[in-house]
Amino acid sequence: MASAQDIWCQFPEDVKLAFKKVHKIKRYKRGEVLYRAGDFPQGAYFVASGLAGLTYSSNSGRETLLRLLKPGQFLGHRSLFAGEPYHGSAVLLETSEIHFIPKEEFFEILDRYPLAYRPMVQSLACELRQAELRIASMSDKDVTARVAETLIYLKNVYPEHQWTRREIADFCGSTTSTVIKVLSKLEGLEAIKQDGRAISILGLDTLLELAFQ
Amino acid sequence: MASAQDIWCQFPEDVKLAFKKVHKIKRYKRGEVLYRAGDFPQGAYFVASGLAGLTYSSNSGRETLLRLLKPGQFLGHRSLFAGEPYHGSAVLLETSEIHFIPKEEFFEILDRYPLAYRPMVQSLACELRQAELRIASMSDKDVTARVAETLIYLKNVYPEHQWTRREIADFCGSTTSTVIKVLSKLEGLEAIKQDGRAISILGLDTLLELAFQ
DNA sequence: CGGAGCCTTGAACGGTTTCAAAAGTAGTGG
DNA sequence: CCACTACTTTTGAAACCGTTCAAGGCTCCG
Repeated sequence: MASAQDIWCQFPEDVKLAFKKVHKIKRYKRGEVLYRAGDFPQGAYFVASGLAGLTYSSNSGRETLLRLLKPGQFLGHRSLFAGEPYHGSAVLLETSEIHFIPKEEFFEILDRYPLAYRPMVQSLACELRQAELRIASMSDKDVTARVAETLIYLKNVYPEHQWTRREIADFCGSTTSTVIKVLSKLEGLEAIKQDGRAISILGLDTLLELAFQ
Repeated sequence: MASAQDIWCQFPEDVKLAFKKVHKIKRYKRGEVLYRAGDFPQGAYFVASGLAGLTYSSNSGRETLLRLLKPGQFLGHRSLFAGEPYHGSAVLLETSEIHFIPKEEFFEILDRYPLAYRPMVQSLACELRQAELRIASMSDKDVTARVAETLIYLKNVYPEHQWTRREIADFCGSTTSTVIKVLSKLEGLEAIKQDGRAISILGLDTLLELAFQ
């Protein structure tokens, strides 16, 4: 799983300027919601700081963490491009600064600066690879491998975040209970160390071994 | 799961013409391979007729059907846009006519006709939704629901194709044996009818009920 | 200091896979 | 047209892995 792109720093200066002219800046706290599955997109969101997550909650009530958005990434652009309602809800996982670009201005900027397409499309393409490889992981790997893989990924995306057992479970398609059991097994293997709620990686090599067999 | 877009028919005439000028046409039979995971993309493929599949085979040997490409869809464009090697292999599931567009010409056309971006990006965006919702399905639904969902989807994508139990299993993250057992259960519920290898849907409502609970 | 949300544990349960072996079917080429 | 080969379908029993459930303790934040 390669880390996602920082789109912003790939934009030419004039594109950055154009976005800066039209975006609305707002701060959110953990747990707040940007939009909900089923809503029709009114614009695109850009994570300036903090951490956001795209989640899907099924009929049976199970939550799945579909995607993580760190600073420099867009959110809600998929629905805009597809011309569809949101398929998941956007939730803040950390205190964050979010920029909102109304959809008219969003497309207007893309039309005016076709160069702006590239980083946007590139990130969509990366996200598609990540999603498809996760499908393969889910049908192929046992929980231990999935938790190991997830730990590596999550720590890489946002090392400062205190990842909860629930978030890990929601990301790798398991349950809080099971993740807790796997974590203590990983601690036994000296691959990680748990300090209260904090999890630190001791043996990346061991984790990689477990994750990718 | 909405059906994917036919990109071709969304292109303006001049774009179609530009593609026609540079593509190389070739016919393939079932089982032949367009490219393999890890290869670096040399261009984009376009399915003119037939059916292709993007597959991933894990270290343990399990195959996963990541994506299905029917006439009117591009293939290999994701890697081009992302600037990455292929994450899966492209295999023909039916006798097919495939057009190949070398990457230089591909990007040159996009630069010349920025309008050509839209359908391309739209399809990427749809594929991302489909992939992410499959992640949620896999962690949430039991095999019966996944097989039901898969039957509906596959029959919708390419009704003429004789979907094998293995293809169904590879798509929904299960095994041939299990799919066979589920299919006979579905036949008992009069949701489908099996005639040798052929599978026909009798009760779409029953299937939908099972798939989406 | 109260309360919501997070962490933890063990035992029992249950859904899928695994395995192996046999029969069926499509496609190939002599 | 037949024989051969490779692939697909089918079945049941046993094993296994992960979830479920419930109850209790913890911790962070307002």
